[in-house]
Amino acid sequence: MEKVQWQGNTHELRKIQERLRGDISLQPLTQPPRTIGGADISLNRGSRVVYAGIVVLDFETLQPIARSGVVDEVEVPYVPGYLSFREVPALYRAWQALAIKPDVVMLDGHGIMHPRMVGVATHFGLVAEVPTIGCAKKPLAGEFIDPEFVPGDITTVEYQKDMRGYCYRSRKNCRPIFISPGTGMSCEDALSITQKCLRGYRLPEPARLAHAYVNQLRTGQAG
DNA sequence: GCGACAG
DNA sequence: ATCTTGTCGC
Repeated sequence: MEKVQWQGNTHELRKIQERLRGDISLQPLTQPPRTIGGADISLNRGSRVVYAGIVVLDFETLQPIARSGVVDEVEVPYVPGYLSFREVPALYRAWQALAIKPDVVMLDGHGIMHPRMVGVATHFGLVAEVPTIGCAKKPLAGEFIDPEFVPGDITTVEYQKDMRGYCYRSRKNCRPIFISPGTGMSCEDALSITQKCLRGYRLPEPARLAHAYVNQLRTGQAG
């Protein structure tokens, strides 16, 4: 981690992304996951203090079995397309503090559904060496047709004729979510795993619980 | 040149 | 991301 570069102008960071792109694997998962982690961060507006956390759930019951959170400081501002350089450092520290490493991790943001295929889920997966899924609430790159307003309807997202993931109507009367693999699995894996993690909310449980956890860390509420 | 643009 | 009440739809 100490040897990894996180700061620089977008030209330098783009070079890093182009190099990381070569390390991505989209080979199907060989074993179904037994545990899945949800990772997210939370910040107070205008502050550089970041609360990063990872919640590990049993994939079968979707009940949390472990979690870790850290307080860190972001070094770079948010720039569309370079989100990982801002979030992964803190997330990786939370990963190191985790007693139980999950088989796969779901992150709030994109995986390969990114101009250079290196969204936050991809970057984290390559650094932590764990298969990841990118679950974003808004599109960043790629072309797609909006899915019908029917729960479960889905369309594919492609970037320059390249399949990068899906636009999925996870719940009725809700905007769709964008699913793509980060690394270590196929698009189909990312989709099926995400579908199994839905429990009546727009966001799948790993992402939902991770968001609640880091938000609780930030506001210091009980729970 | 113009618009778009994860968290 | 975060700041925020009521309100519309199922």
